[in-house]
Amino acid sequence: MVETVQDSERPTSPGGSPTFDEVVRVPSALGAGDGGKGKAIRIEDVAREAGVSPITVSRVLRSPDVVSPATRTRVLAVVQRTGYVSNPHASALRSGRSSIVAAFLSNIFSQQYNDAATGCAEVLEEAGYQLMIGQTSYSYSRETAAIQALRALKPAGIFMTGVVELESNRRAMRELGIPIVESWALPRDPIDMLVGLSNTDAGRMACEHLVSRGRRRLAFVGRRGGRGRLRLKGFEEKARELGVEIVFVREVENVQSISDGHAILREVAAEGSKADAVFVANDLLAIGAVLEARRLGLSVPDDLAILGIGDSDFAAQITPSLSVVAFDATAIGRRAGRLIAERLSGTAPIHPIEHVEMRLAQRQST
Amino acid sequence: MVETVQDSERPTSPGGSPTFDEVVRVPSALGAGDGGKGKAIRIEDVAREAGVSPITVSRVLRSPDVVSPATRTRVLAVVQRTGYVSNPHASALRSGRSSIVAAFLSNIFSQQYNDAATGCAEVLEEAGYQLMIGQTSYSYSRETAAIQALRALKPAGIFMTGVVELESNRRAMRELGIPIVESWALPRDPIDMLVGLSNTDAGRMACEHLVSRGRRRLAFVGRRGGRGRLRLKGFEEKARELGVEIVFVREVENVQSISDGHAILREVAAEGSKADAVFVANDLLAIGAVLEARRLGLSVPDDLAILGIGDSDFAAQITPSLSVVAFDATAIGRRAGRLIAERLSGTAPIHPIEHVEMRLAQRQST
DNA sequence: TTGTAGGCGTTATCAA
DNA sequence: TTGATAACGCCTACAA
Repeated sequence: MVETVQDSERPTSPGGSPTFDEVVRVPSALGAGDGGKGKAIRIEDVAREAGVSPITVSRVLRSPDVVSPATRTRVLAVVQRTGYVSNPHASALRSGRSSIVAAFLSNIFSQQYNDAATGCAEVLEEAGYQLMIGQTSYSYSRETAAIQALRALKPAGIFMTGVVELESNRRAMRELGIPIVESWALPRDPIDMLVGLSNTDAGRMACEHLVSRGRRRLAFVGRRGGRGRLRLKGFEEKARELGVEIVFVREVENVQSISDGHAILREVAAEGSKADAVFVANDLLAIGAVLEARRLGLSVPDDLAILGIGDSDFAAQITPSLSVVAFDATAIGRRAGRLIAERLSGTAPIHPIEHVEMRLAQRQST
Repeated sequence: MVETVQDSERPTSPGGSPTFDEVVRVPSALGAGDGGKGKAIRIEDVAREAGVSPITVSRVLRSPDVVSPATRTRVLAVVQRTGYVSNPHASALRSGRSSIVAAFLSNIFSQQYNDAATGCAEVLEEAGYQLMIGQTSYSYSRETAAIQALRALKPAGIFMTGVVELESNRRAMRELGIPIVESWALPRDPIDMLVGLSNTDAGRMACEHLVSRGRRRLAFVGRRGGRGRLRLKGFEEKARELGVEIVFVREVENVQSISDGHAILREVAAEGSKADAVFVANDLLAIGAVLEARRLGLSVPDDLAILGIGDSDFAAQITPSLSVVAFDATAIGRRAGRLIAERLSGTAPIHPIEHVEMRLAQRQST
């Protein structure tokens, strides 16, 4: 079944010039009236109004229990009324701690890392921290540069959608003395905390599943290096154990979109009617592969079984629906955020190494 | 055609305990050796080593042309060697400007706003700024609280995937005196800069397209208030102009996932064989609607034409592929980032109000 | 329980 | 072109 997509281009609006939106304008609410002040209120202003010293205001906000209830109430009232918010830069400069948590995404274009960042931001925001997004692009030099910047920024914590491989960077990060969560892999010796995923097991599960579905001539597609390499390793190990053959391996450099999966699938298909199943160890590529298979008129899973990894709404929704080694990316972010928040609030987490469960979600494609 | 999705649960690994990943450990590179220092280098250290005063180092980094070439070279060499990075907190405290750009997403769960944030981060990172993500949840109080925080944070700029409706917040933001980009709507009077999209026109285009496909009994589904309301307005206007009937309107509160579209489509379908076309003015809902239609055995577009908005890989890839009023979310973020960076670098943008083109991408669903 | 003194690291301002 | 001085707003350390 060949699917054609046709885009008809039409002008935005009849005359070519857009219609302005009549956006609703809501007049100021009663209490929000102080928005007009150009200058931010300082702790000193609050102190004066409350008839206490600045440090007392500071204490009311950081360690309320150390202040007498009467004073506290009075100060809080002024804080409320003026809408005072402490200057995070001054606070960070003096205390050496900021309320910013830095997140480093291996690939900022990937849906799953964005999901994880989203989950992390959500949890941290509740705890009064803000998430700042950076990108490492799977590159050592970028990573090193980022860590330089961190030394000065002194974030409250760090969340990485990956693990740090460069020893000097590991050491540098550890010496920041802040909570750090690595994720998406399961090393024995994380820098600090870990929300980990066994990529080796993911590969093993994938192989086991395909073999259990009666496949014997397997193919593998994944990213070169890092987690892709680990998934391949598990896949190969299991294949050896089970005595099945891996007839095709393709490692790719970079993946930006679903359509990158099209060419890859054609390679797998061209490499012969040799392979009867392929494990595509990347979420976007796998969906692209399924869609391309249909275009080529391949029957999935009869001609070729396709198994993906990660899980998205779409994997389950396309036709044929995609079987995956599934885990919940948003949950990884949330758990990381929770670990960081707990560590910062003094509640030392009991399990500094958390293990992310995977499951084999079998659908139509295998 | 009814599609069943079946998940088989399997243990992560044979013995229940996961296999640790043998993550590659890369020994420290030659030049990256300074990672070990626990304390960050200060500007004073660099100054001493270079035999100049701290302020000269500062100038070398902020306004190099004002320093003599000889001095500059000497200082830069020391900066390079020590890996000095200025302390952003101290810098922000003294100068009242930070290198952080704040992004406020209307809905942190939405793919398209994440895309926009991603595009914005990418551009800004090149210009030396970092993006910090916040969420306003379409809520006035959240928005007001966020703006309070901004007064103290003094970010370099602000990007919003939406427009601010509350007058007091508009005023407060304007008085921050920093570049602000609103987006996703096309008001006549943005706070500062705008990468705007005419939602009214989107509604008009949608209606026009459906009518041009021979439809006469239209339905509308969208978010209540804000942009949803504007899209409905355009849709209704055009329908009146063309003399076609809108037989069903459904405004929803919140959308978190594709599956929210399932129930909605059933409503539209139940509301009778009355509607022969529906404009679903939300990206996730529209995809959910198409998938659900297929499950219900509805023929799309014969029984019901479905038109969405926004554009994602998936809209084009599902079956039947989804026609949309299309625009590029990532590009909106990039353009916003560029505007902010230009304004900050003194290159005043020529067009402070940029208009985002939409086009009608006709595919199989209409 | 509250307050005083001083400095975090940088850059604006003014002077040379 | 370079430097001396002071201040950004807060919080640590110590004192009362």
